[in-house]
Amino acid sequence: MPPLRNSSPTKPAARRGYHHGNLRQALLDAAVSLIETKGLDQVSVREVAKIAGVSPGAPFRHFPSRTALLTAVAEQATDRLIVEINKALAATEGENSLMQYRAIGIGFFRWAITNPVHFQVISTRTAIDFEGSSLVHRNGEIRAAMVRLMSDAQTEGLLRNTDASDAARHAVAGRALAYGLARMYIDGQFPSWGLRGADPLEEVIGMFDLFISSIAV
Amino acid sequence: MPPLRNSSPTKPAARRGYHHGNLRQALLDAAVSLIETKGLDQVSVREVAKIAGVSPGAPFRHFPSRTALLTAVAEQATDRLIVEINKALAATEGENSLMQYRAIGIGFFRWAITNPVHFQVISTRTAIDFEGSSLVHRNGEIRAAMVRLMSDAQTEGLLRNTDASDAARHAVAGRALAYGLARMYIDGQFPSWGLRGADPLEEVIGMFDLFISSIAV
DNA sequence: ACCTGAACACCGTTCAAGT
DNA sequence: ACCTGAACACCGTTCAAGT
Repeated sequence: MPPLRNSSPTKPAARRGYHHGNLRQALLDAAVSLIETKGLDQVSVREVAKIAGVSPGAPFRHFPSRTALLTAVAEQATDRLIVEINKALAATEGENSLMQYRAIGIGFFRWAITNPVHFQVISTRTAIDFEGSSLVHRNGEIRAAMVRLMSDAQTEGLLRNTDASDAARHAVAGRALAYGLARMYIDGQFPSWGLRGADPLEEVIGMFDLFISSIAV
Repeated sequence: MPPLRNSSPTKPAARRGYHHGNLRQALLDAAVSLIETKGLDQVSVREVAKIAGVSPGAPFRHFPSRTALLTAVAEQATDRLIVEINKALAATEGENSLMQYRAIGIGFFRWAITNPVHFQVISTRTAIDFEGSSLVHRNGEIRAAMVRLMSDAQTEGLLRNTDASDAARHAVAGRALAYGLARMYIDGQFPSWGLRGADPLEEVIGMFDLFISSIAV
């Protein structure tokens, strides 16, 4: 698997004009920390501006709307997700397609658990402009990789099922499982389901492996 | 499986005092239709009041806060979910534990697909007061039923795995899968994953059955 | 008992004016 | 080129006053 491409290389920070150096990034950081402390719904552009030390209207020089600001946070979140996925994929050099599919799941879990705020921003689609951003394309590449790897796994005879349509369904099921597990963990539901392990990452990987081994030959 | 208990039986509508009859319910209905048309984030108490034909302050006679109003919508959503689950469970009279676990999944899917707005309200936990409502208890009963049924399935020798801790993990995995599939369907992601079947309910049940049959003996 | 309508402290967003 | 600060049309919530 060649690594998934990430967004354009970091542009050089705009010099001067704003006394802190780079207002755009300062606003993104302020937004993330506000989401952490007060939750996504409570994020106001005005408070983000205040944290960054600028007037209420200043953010609109950099983002056309509150939605655009949150969408930019989601873009940043996707950057990090793709980094984690590529890291996990790189660790499966020479392994078979099913193990590479598994690696994408692992990367996703590692990202979600270490960046709960970013996970929340991406998964709350009503707060961002998903369709109108690069998210639809980059998310599509992750999906395409998952579908292709599962299809390859079928061709390579790694799956118990032999019906061609099952590969597509397994690819979706794995994604739904990963998403659901991450969401349940972030929402703090694990303890009530009897999952009290010290390491949630090990816990979700264990369950994902149950899925992988149950479809494998 | 005895049917899950639902909330208190419908109270008789308060007579008079408000010219439409029952403001509380009128507000809930207005909230649901607003969520449908403008999305959860765009719901304002003021506009809900306007739709119901009352002044901006009137809703606060019935709900202490915007969150409480949305939480009441979530309670109503849970009522419907439990109805669907009980319907599905009733149809599995005499079948084994694993089939009853499956029935809960079917009920959940039928509910989510026919009530996408209610699904969204319940699953967006930041918009409601989950912990401070009856939701935590009633949701807990659904969870307990799933855990017990999967554990019974293990005891009855219906599962391939024999490790006792696997039953708990299968119970969670099924829930995460069901949640993830419903969410992906509601978000309109099915077509891009190649799932273009006319009946989404059949589609998700098919994938849930893949899960059930992969853990069954 | 229930609703009105003014009031308060917030919002998102715009835009002329400043530097 | 970028930021300020006033302005506008909104919010959620409170509360005295009406019926």
